[in-house]
Amino acid sequence: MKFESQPSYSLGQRSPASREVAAGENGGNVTLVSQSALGAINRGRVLQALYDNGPKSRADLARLAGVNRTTITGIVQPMIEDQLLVEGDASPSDVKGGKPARPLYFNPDAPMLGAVLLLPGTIQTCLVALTGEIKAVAKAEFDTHGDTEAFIAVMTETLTATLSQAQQAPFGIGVASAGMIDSDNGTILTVNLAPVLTGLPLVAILQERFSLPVVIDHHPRALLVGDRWFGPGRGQQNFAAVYTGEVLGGAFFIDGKVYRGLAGSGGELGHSVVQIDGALCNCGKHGCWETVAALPWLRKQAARLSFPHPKSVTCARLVKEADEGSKAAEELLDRYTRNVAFGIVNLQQTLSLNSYVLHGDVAGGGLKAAELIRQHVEQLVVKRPGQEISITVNGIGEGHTALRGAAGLVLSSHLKLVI
Amino acid sequence: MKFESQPSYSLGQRSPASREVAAGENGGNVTLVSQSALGAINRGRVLQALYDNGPKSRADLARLAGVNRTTITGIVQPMIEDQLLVEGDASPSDVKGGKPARPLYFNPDAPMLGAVLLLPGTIQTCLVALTGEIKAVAKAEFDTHGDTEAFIAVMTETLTATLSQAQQAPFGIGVASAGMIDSDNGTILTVNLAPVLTGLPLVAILQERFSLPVVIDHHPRALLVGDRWFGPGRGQQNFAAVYTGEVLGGAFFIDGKVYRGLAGSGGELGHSVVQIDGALCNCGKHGCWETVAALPWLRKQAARLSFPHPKSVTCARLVKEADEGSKAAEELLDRYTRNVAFGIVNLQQTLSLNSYVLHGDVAGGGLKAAELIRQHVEQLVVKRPGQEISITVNGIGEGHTALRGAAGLVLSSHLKLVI
DNA sequence: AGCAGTTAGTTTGTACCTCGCACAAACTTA
DNA sequence: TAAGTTTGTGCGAGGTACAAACTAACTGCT
Repeated sequence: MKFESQPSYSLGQRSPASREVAAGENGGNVTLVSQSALGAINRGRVLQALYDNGPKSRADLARLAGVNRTTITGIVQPMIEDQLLVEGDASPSDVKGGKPARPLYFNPDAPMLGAVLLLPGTIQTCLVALTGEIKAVAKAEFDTHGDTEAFIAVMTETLTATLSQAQQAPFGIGVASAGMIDSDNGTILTVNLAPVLTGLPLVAILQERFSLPVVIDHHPRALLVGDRWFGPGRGQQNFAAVYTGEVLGGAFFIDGKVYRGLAGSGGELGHSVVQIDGALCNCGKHGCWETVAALPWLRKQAARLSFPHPKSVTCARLVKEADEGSKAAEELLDRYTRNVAFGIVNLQQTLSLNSYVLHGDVAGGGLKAAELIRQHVEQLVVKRPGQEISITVNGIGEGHTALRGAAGLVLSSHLKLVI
Repeated sequence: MKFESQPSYSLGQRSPASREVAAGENGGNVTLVSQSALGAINRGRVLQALYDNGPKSRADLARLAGVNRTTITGIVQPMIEDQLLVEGDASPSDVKGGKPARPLYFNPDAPMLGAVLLLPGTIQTCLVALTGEIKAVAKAEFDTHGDTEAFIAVMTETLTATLSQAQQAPFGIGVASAGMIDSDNGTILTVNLAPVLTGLPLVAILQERFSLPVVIDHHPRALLVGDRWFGPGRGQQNFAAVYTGEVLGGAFFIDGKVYRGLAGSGGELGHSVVQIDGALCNCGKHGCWETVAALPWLRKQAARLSFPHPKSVTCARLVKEADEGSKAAEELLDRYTRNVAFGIVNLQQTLSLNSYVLHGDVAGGGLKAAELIRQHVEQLVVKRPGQEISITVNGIGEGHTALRGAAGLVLSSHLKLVI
């Protein structure tokens, strides 16, 4: 029997494969799972289960993961010996009888994670324990239009101040940055509001100075990971984090994995179009979501409606004034949340994730803003029977979620948390 | 040491986990990879590599997959004995010297796959070989507003006519259907243009009559799988299939997997909003993409512009007339393709898949339509440095891609392939 | 107090999978 | 004809998960 080298029934103009070399270790696009890798994978998944569910006994973990108890013992024992995990006191089991379970969780004294949050003009650094605790926070400011060397100096100094407070060498450093990030190459592509960062190969720089694994990703993705780790996204397999403020952005958790396009692209929701030939956007196009759902829009409307101090209007203030009886505030809030809802609707129609965690300005509006947005989304979306859409705000300080998320980025790359 | 049952640093209003029970075998959300599953996974991946790359020798497969040659032998040998794969003649190797390679590929005489394409008013059935060949095509029509029993009778009859021509019992039956599909439960939720199908538990019905595994999914997802299998999506890890016609829809191939939301949701792109408070859509909302990029829009515009026979205007006709020098056709084509581009732009901003395969009406417009859409997308998207966006049309008959895709759906569920 | 019943965690042996090594087979080149 | 190269196949080693059987610890009933 003789095969044609390229089967005749394969049509289509595009050359097969070859274009995208993928991030695989080899050039191929299919990778088999090796036996040895299996151990690392399952080790990672057990840790993931602990992240998702908090302290759990071996037996519970076995049930959660659907494997034999002995398997869990084999996985966790070395980790206990390595002092990564600790065994808690026998907890009063909820079931009657039987030997009480010994819950396992991360050792608070295990090495920590370095985290950096880089926003236009400010640097925040901290240490994050595997238990989620945040320590040794440091802050600094930098000149957004200044000198690269000056920035690197400030960054190094701030980070050193934080890292020096660690008892042991951290597992690594995670950086969350505003702007457009190439997470594959570890460089900042562009940050509109901070030109000094343009093209900065930050991962290489930090790796060299601190001799630790360094990862970088963009701000919304860090929020996503933070949500997933200790926020409303905990244990969820599918949800999105949406950031609103001066700009809009998002990130997705899909089928138990952080979605990351080529070079860490994806989630640039601010410039999806919701109004063909609409208002001019900063990006030069028209009708971007950002032109109707970001703070600049809100403030322009506030000015038009003669609000006092329109430049300091926020969702939080609108909610407060509406609660105090201001009809104008209530109406503007309704329009604002409706405009925000459109972006979520388009996301829902596309990916149907069903669960959205809000950050940034609208999160300041708390439950009321979330509920308004939810109502608008429900009205605007084509629902399936029985489908429920959840909109939550992560009320905890922005910085903390993003910093935890930055730390979480390290973990997922360091520990092969997911296949 | 004593752990708090719910760590204090876990905030957020949403109850952790519990809500979504996920499709996992167990209730848990994390599943470890078991030893035995590993075999199945790797077997599937080897087959995947054959799908992606066509006939390959064991040594090539080993290189592609990054594993030892002996491993491939171990995986492949039982499949050859089962007559699923066959060894081809020693091919003239492209390298000099050495033992000539024996390429492996699917046995054309292996059991085939049953495929059904269900569109409003018509049923198409066929057999698909593992090599992609289509045989025993049968067609029938049914009354879209008729009786359920009558439909089932027609369906059974047509499918029987096709399946009876198979030499051996097929591996299973794959159904691609228009409308909203619950692929988890195997039911058709709604098909606007064919009310007779509403709520039909088609998988259960066919499974009972034919005693074969049956899977169902919606039309765009079948197109996606068809593209991936033998079309422009072959070997790609990330791309989208977009269907335009009376309605708009899409499906995504993300990180080497078909994206499928809860119960097979996702990809309902037609009702994403591109024009806030725009024209009224069939769905009752305003400004859906479908109101500006589907055939009804095109025909209304054609009528407004006094085109002859406006109700039979298609993209193909516009391209033809534009090529023949009609300025009016050229302008309408430009507006049409621009409107189509907006949906792709939003997809690109969201997921950044970079590669789009068009089906349906715009595919009829061929390379010219694809190029116009590509130009509009390029203009409307916020590009990253070095990013390239590919827009292709799958010129092959719609039916064939969808039918192959339907067959592919069976494979991915039956053989744990990750098509 | 004692025993049955139940659950947690461990020990031991088994089955399975991939890998590296060695080797035969088959072809090219000089 | 000999050397070199590549393909494909046994075989043992190493690692992983699983099942069965065991010990530990606690509850509840008699």
